Amino acid sequence: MQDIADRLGISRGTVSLVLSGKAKEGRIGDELQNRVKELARELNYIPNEIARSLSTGVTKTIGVIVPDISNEFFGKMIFFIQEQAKYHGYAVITINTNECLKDFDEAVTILMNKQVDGIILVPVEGGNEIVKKIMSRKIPLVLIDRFYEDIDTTYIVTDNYDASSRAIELILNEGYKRNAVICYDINLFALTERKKGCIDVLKKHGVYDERLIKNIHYDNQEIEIEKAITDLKNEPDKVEAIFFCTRRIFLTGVKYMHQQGIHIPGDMRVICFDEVDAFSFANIPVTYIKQPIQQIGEKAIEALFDQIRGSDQAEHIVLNSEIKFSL
Amino acid sequence: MQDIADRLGISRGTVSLVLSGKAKEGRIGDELQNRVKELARELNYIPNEIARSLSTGVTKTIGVIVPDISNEFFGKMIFFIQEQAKYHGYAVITINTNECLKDFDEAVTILMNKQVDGIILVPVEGGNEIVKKIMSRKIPLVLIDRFYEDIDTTYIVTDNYDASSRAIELILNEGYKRNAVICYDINLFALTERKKGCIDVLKKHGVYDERLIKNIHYDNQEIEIEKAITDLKNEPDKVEAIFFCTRRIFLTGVKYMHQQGIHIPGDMRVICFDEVDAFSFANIPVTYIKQPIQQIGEKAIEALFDQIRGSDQAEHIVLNSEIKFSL
DNA sequence: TCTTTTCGCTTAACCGGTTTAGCACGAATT
DNA sequence: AATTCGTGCTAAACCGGTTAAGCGAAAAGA
Repeated sequence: MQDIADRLGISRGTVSLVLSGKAKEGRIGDELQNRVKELARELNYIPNEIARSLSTGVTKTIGVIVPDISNEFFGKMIFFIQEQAKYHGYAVITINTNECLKDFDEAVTILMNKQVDGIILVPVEGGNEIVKKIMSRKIPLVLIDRFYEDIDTTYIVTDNYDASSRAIELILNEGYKRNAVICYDINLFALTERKKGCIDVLKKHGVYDERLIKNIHYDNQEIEIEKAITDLKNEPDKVEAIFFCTRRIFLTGVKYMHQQGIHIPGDMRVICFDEVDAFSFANIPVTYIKQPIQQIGEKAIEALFDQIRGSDQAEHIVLNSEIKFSL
Repeated sequence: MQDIADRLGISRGTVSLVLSGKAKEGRIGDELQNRVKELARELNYIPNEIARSLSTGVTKTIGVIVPDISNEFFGKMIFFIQEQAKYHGYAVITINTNECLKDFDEAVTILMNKQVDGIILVPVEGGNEIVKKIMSRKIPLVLIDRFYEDIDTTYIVTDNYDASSRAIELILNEGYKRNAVICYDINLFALTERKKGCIDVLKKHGVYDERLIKNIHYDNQEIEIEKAITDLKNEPDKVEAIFFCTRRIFLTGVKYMHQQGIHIPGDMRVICFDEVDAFSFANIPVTYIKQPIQQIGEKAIEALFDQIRGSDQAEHIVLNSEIKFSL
């Protein structure tokens, strides 16, 4: 900018006004405007957004924190968030937490240091205080997929209880009575609701058996999922269906079932929370819950921009899922 | 910082020296250091990285440009890149191109505006000039997955020709003679190599039939893939196997084959370039090519940091893939 | 005792933009 | 002729850090 100003014998401020499209308000003559623009093009001038950000206090960047971007579910969600953000002229910094509190804390710190204009995040178990820290800084914030019951934030979630109970209900109606549930033992509303949705329906139908509810430690999941399945297989009173509370548990579980020669649906019926891209090419009958990923992403951006524009009331958006069948 | 300085009756520079860990070089007394640090903690001081970036010329941020982050392959790649970047104290901005040149150009512009310290990108067809633009700015750059033959950049790729020819060779040895290939008509080295690898082997074995090579327009892929499969199904001389050049073509294709009642492997054997997470739960026999995604990501970061540290020689890294079978 | 070092901290320029107040000058108004 | 107004541009402060040069006082050396 200084270079352009010098060459044209004008001031830096004038160049700035022209190049930032404020020539009208700055009352810069048309002829000079053209000369500035042309020279900028000739010199391949690239504006320094860092300087602009420092000056304006706006970075045109939002941060997104997810457990695992390589997970299809979050990958898709981020895709939609990015597309929307791009449309609004915002860039996106994504960070993975691996469901780990320490990583979550670091991620938030990084984003605050980078002065992002807003944060969309999937909260991690026990991250309540960290989320409060963000709020105390008045940084626009939207939680997605999950939320903390004790903090009044804006969130976009799906009704996990409703989806799970409808799915189990469907399975019961198909005649499968002894149904198991495999879930992480993470104390997050979204997950506990999935479990609760199943359990309540099973109880209602009088077919609930506590022993068929398996809780998995996230950090040792592969082994524990396999053990859970072995246990279920060896149940004296035959288990007829398994409800997998997440996509990842499902994939690990079904892979193991194949290895063990457990036939689907002959030996066991399966239900998966979340859709897997590849359902379409597998010829396994899976009842699954399809969350409206695109909608979640778009609503999240919408709610975030509401806040960036100044709104300060928390929005609570609960979306519904579809129960689908893979074949 | 000014606030801390005022409260302690010292200068801003001193606070900066302490908080940026340069107290030793700045010869700041131990006692004062402690007071500064403590007050910073008390006040919940958060450093403004934007200001630091402007001052130092380093943003501790890298940009990553991929065709589609929701694609499992790129999703995983980005995951590994992010983990490595995080380890080195760098944040990552990702942008999708959707294989579109305009989006690619915009993505590069955004990243340059944001003054990223380096860029890792999956090039898009025809983006040669855009890549040259980056190089002319001396911004550290690594291409992954693909590269332009006419530009001497650092790149990390796998040997697509080798992988494809080995996979086809395997299929031929299993006795499948009339083999088709479905690929995008995109003129990118990585893709043309895959096609070439197949064709050369088929020719070598004297079973090449030009009509079995199907080229798909990216923008209209679903319909064209379905048409290609219908054509192959109606071939008078029965087609025995299909080589799908990308994961996405594979998923679309196999889904359609199911709909059409084409049985795998009874009616048709399938080969997929790239692994799909869900192979493990599908009981379809798929011969597939597994690229070393983690290695690509890690090598990319490594090569990028070599450049950030000052190296200016282009590294060309070609990795090998595994041929695997899903069952 | 006088000079040289070392120590502890400050001063102020700088990074590259944005933005407000204001100056100079000609045209319009009174 | 004096005043007001509009136009076109500049000057300079500001955003929040970093950092080289420098300064006074105390310690070490001659």
